[in-house]
Amino acid sequence: MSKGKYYFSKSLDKGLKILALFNRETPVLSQSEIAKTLGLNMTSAYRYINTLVELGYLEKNTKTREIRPSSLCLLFCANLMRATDHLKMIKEVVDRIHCENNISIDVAFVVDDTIVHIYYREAQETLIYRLPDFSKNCLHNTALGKAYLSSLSDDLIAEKIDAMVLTARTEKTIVDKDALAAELKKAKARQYALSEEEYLSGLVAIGAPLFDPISGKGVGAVSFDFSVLQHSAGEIQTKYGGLIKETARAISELLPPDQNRR
Amino acid sequence: MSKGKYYFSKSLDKGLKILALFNRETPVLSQSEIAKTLGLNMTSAYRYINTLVELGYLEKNTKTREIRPSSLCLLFCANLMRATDHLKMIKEVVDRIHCENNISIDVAFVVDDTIVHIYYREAQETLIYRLPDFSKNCLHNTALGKAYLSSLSDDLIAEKIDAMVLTARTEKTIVDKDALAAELKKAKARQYALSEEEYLSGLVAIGAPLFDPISGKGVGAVSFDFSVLQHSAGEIQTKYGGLIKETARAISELLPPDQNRR
DNA sequence: TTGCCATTTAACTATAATAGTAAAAGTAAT
DNA sequence: ATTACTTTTACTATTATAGTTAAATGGCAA
Repeated sequence: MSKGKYYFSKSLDKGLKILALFNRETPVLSQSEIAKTLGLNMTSAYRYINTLVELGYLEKNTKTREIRPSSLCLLFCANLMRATDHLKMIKEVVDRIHCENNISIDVAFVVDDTIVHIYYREAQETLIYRLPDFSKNCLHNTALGKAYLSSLSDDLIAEKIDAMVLTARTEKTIVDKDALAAELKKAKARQYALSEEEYLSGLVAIGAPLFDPISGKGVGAVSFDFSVLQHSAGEIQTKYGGLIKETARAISELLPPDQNRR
Repeated sequence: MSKGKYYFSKSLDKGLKILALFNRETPVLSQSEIAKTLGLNMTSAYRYINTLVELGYLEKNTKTREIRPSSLCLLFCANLMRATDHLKMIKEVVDRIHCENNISIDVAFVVDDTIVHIYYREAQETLIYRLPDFSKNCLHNTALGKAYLSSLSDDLIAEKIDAMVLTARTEKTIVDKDALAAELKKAKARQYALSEEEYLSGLVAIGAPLFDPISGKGVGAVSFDFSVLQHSAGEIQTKYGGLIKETARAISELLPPDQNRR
């Protein structure tokens, strides 16, 4: 065994990779699709799928042989997600600020450059099925994304911008890398970021980064969202610049300490 | 290798069992706790935990060595849950009926005799009670549970009742097994079940079973919940007996076909 | 029906992965 | 510093898995 990887279970890795293949776009797969995608031979694919089926995480249609996650899998996920339940306290903070100021609030983490929306207050809460949603390629055109980026070191920002493809969601989206860098510099200085109709026409947002309480690393962001009809960007800054920073600080304190590793 | 289990990956099983240990009650565990709970020796525990940490599903606090699910894990779960996304369409049905009739609606699956609440929509002013996300031992005292049971074959009902412990949640809870059997027989005949303050004082509910669209097997239930102050059980039956059956039928059509196995 | 092709299962071993022992390295409390 | 405890590493015997091959199964066309 390659010596660095002595304490790593490849079988577990493969099994989880199979589960991870399922999502909204591909809720159903065949064994051969799975094997091909993951580069497994048919026997191995069969073994892992069979394991997941026997454990009840996947279901296999005996007729069509289609494979899909089962209801038990749903239970497993719901359960596991609740373990990550800083959310309850975050909710309280968000709800309070939402009620006091009547503003739409969005809280998100950033994982692998993907914005994972944890809680947004606007529609009423529901219980289980308020799933976190996620959006890719939105670090450059949302207040959340820019706020998060602004929390990183200058080197890391440069690196990220370099790797990014600045897709234009509206005609106001910043697509020039230098312009984005300048924008982030400003955001860093004033400790909050703005998005003026860069993600969606008519939507103006102000966002501030969330920091891990111990390591101080940026882990996500919180934003207030407004309609252009409500407020201009200037008004938002004077009126909510303080509050967004305050809110970000309050939420950051509630975050579970980051666990160095990875 | 014991010959029946030739196509079963023990490693995957163990890894998943580790993930499944985390929930709202125990969001954090130590390696030794995990090892003890699952009967693993420390090295194996270390190997699987390390694998999950390297893959990013778990995080380990390098100081305290506390282990907990990570944000990536959240993403993984959210993703996987969305593969089971009949829910979006179920929501639409539920929301429509909720709006048209202003009633509280609860949709749940039953997995391993556990009621898993999938979606819950509360009416404007009902008594406020918050259902746990999943509830065990509630098949006998809720409209959801009884509706589900009533969808099973008589033999299976008898078997389930036999195995159940009829815990009394209120003084109206049915604790006699014969009485429950009779109740379910009635529910089966009229195609919906009632719970009159058997789960919570002041709560009356009417529920109908959800059936797999292909196999016709019962998989869960939907219920309308009312306060005793709003309606008597009799009123509910005449007023909503038709609608609950209708609703159950509409939702059943949206369910993903069951996959024979298991 | 028959044969054909694609896909899934099963049998079978060499080889790579894991279990389990033992010992070392950390931690925390005293 | 000592003790008690937990976690990590080193080291093989054991065993689980990969991958080959072959058999079964299902779908489909002739």
